[in-house]
Amino acid sequence: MLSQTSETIHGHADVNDMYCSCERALRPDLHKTPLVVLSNNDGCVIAQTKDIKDLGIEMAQPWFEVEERARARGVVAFSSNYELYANFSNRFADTLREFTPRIEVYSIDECFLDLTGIKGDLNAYGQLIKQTVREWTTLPICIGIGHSKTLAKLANKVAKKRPQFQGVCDFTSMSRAELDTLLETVDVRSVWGVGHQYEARLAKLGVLNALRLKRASPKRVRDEFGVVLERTVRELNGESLLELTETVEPSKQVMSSRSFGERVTTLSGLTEAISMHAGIASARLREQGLYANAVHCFIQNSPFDKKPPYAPGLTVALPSPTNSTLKITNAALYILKKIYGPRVYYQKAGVMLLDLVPEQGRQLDMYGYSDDDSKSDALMKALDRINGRYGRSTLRVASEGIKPAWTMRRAFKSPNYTGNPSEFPTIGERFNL
DNA sequence: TCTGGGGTCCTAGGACCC
DNA sequence: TCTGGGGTCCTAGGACCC
Repeated sequence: MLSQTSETIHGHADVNDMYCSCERALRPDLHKTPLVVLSNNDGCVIAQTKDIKDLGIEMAQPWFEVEERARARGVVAFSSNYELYANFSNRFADTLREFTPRIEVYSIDECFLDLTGIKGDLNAYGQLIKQTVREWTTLPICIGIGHSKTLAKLANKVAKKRPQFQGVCDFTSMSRAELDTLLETVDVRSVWGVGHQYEARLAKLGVLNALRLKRASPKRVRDEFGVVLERTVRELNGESLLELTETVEPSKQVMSSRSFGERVTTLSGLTEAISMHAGIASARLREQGLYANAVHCFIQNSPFDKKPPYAPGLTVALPSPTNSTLKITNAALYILKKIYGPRVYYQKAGVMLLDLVPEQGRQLDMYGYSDDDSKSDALMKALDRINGRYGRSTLRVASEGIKPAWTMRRAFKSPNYTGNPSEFPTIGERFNL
């Protein structure tokens, strides 16, 4: 008789208040201070420590609405510092790899782990992982374990919210009755794949908690909501339908866009911004070894400016696939001239690269791979090397300008301790001497 | 004054074909 | 004037995620 192979077991590890925890890692003096991290332009609150929630500050709330209240209560704000967070993210994932060879880096602060076949007490194993990450990286994490990714993620939310689990919640060790009793106390909105639109529609059908969704008829859910939510229902029932994806699929599109620190009305201002975005997007393309067949460029005014919405954009096909900053910038600026209208207070602009192909797959134009291309490749390699070493915009296209007025606000950025040597702290700063 | 920046997947509907 | 059925491909828009 064949022995039954063990059922799939998924783990999900997720850093608590990731951005705040990274800021705290380098500022031990702030370990007890309530923190918030702000979005680009210091616009919205995008991360906060737990104690902030008691002050009535919500995620995604505009900072200007709450700044005064927060400051009065001793809250410290940081502008987002993605270089720092990416660095800690890598350390986090590397630590997890010590415990299982198969992990999926799902986002900057989350990983799925394949725990299938791990012998012994999974709860204890989870605790060990959690403590090791804490010791090696200083980051606090929680771990959820379940028979599907959806269940593992849900278990993690439970572990985060309910102190009795001490940061690790294993659904697979619970009896069905125990699990169902617990799921009945979990909001349906906590389930991965249920956003606020679905939450509202589910509420009308009386589906308010995770247990009700688990018990919904897959067929009916498919008819009313589509195949995605049907899959969620089946995953809640322990079917593992979403596989661990260890390798990162190449991007299908690459975008760079940003709101301005202040409104821009002139073509020359937009030219600088679009040049910058074309440069960033092209560099990301080269990082992934991809080539673009089309460029999309857009500019828009603000939905908050009480003016009619104005958001022109246009896509052009490139004569042959390219990842050259120069060619992509030219295409983007060509579009910009076509779509620009005067007397508009532009708030945001961006460049999107589309129809991406890997190097092997790219079709050459009728002239094939020309001398021009190899010169361009060499130039781009040199540019990436210099910018990789000395910072993103050390070497750039002249149309980007020198120090434009519209650059985003990052008034509270922490120094780039892990990246740029010129921002390393001196011994005195580090220890408050 | 001040309101983020990326992505993915699915579906419906139109254009076009025979 | 009327006018079928089945297929593909593309795009826009809507939902979700972090």
